[in-house]
Amino acid sequence: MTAEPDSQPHQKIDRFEKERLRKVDQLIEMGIDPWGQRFDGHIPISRCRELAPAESGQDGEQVRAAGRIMRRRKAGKLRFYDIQDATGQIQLLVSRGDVSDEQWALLSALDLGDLIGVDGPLRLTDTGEISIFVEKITVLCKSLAQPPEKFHGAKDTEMLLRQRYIDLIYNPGVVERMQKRSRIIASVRQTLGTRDFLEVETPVLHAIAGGAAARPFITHHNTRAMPLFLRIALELHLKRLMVGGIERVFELGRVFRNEGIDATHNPEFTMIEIYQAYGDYASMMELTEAIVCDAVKSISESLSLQWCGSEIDFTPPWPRLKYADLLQEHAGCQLGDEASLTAKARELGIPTENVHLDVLANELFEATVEDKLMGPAFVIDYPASICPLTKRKTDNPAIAERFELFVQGMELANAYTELNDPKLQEQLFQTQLAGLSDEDSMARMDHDFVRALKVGMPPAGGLGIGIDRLVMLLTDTRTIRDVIFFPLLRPEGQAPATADGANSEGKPQ
RNA sequence: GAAGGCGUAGCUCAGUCGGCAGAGCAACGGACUUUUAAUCCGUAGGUCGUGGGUUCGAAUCCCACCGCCUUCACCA
Repeated sequence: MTAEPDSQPHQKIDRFEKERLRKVDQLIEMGIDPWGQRFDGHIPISRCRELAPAESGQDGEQVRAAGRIMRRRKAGKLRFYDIQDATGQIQLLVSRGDVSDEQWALLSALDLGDLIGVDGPLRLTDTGEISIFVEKITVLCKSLAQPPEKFHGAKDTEMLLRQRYIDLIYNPGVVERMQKRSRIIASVRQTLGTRDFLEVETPVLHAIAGGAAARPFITHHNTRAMPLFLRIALELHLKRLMVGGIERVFELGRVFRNEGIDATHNPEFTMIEIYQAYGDYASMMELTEAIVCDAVKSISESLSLQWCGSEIDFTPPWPRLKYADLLQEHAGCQLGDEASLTAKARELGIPTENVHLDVLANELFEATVEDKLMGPAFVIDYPASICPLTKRKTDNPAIAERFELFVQGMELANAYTELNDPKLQEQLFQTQLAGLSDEDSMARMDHDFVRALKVGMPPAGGLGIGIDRLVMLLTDTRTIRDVIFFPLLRPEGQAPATADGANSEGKPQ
């Protein structure tokens, strides 16, 4: 092969990184560690602001703070820096007269994005800005990356998702949203804790991916030479624990569904499932109201919240709307009435050949009703045939004691009076409804689960809540990827991933 | 999986009919002791997502591919 001088893709030289590396060397020459060391005794910037004096001219407390340089301004032998930590921002004022020659020289090696620590008294500037009048600067970490534009910030969606740390640093509200997520989850745990529910952890790797209708991710255990599935639900293990005498139990964890990605779906998401022995779906409605209202109160004064321009009033009790009534109202069909169901389905272009009437009804329900449920509202009493894990109504075996909670057209929770009849469960696992593929069906035979039911599971209510969606609704967030730090993205760049998972992404050798 | 939109300097964005690649911020050099999107003078910075094609000439037109977004399908 002829060697062509330009055939090698030459490494792109980032002139900003080059410049900053020059400053790293400059710091090393000054005897300063560019990457910093333990830094004790600093206080949060929000606290600094509280400690500031009321008027300019007054001397405030001597403080030590640490943060990232967000902006800077020069005015001759005065330098202003705005630094940011997890609690806020504060201005630094460095005056040539207040610092040593070495410290003044150090300023020339500082850049936007660097992490520094400072010591000095709190004072107000002439314009009244709370400032730390710096006496000493400690370099805590040099940044080699050029930050986004100081006024417009970072806006490119792809960059914000791939480099969420940029989003976190430079876009106000991102950290706050995730802090609310944390408070919401803590609130859910507390609501359940005060009601004596036991939090447990069950396997993520399942031999049978049951408990919901979804395509699973498939993986493989090498030494056991067995296929495994990532869990699509928490249900069947938690019910086994109820058989074992744990009467109030819940698990909050990640589940995985190999489906499409959009504003309300990410392949891995966080779900909570809760089971209460000797309850039913009605008791789960009350529990749902308590969990959600407590969560709202954990982040808001009011039970009424704004969401994407709409107002959601969470004040309980929420309406209980019957599935059949809603279908009648919005689709003009009656459950089990072939004529009206197929007529409406044809009108909407939904295939009717070889489809169980209840499956058809449910497709009509999803097409005509769900978007209109602004809620919060419980849809109750589903057709039993599409609920293979649910107890039937005593007076009407065609109806299952199931509810789904809808808010803003989004399904937020799903709950049953749990089926505990092992023979009926076994039978339902074997029944595939016409029009549903194996993948689409919740009915997936799990002999071990049936064996557990034979030991005796108490009558119970069970409830599942989509945590990410709950956080979306409570934080005025339109897409699920903004309540998840690192949503799934395709790999970056042209180089395809190799079999051992290595890629061209400048990994350390 | 389908359709539509987007991809230009580190960032935010212009770029007209196909005719020399632009601005602001950031960077670099300089002035300035109360600034806060500081100001002023100067300098440098580009694989126009990638690869083809049409053309005398392509950021611009055509084709394919990659990535992100939106809507739809699947799903919670």
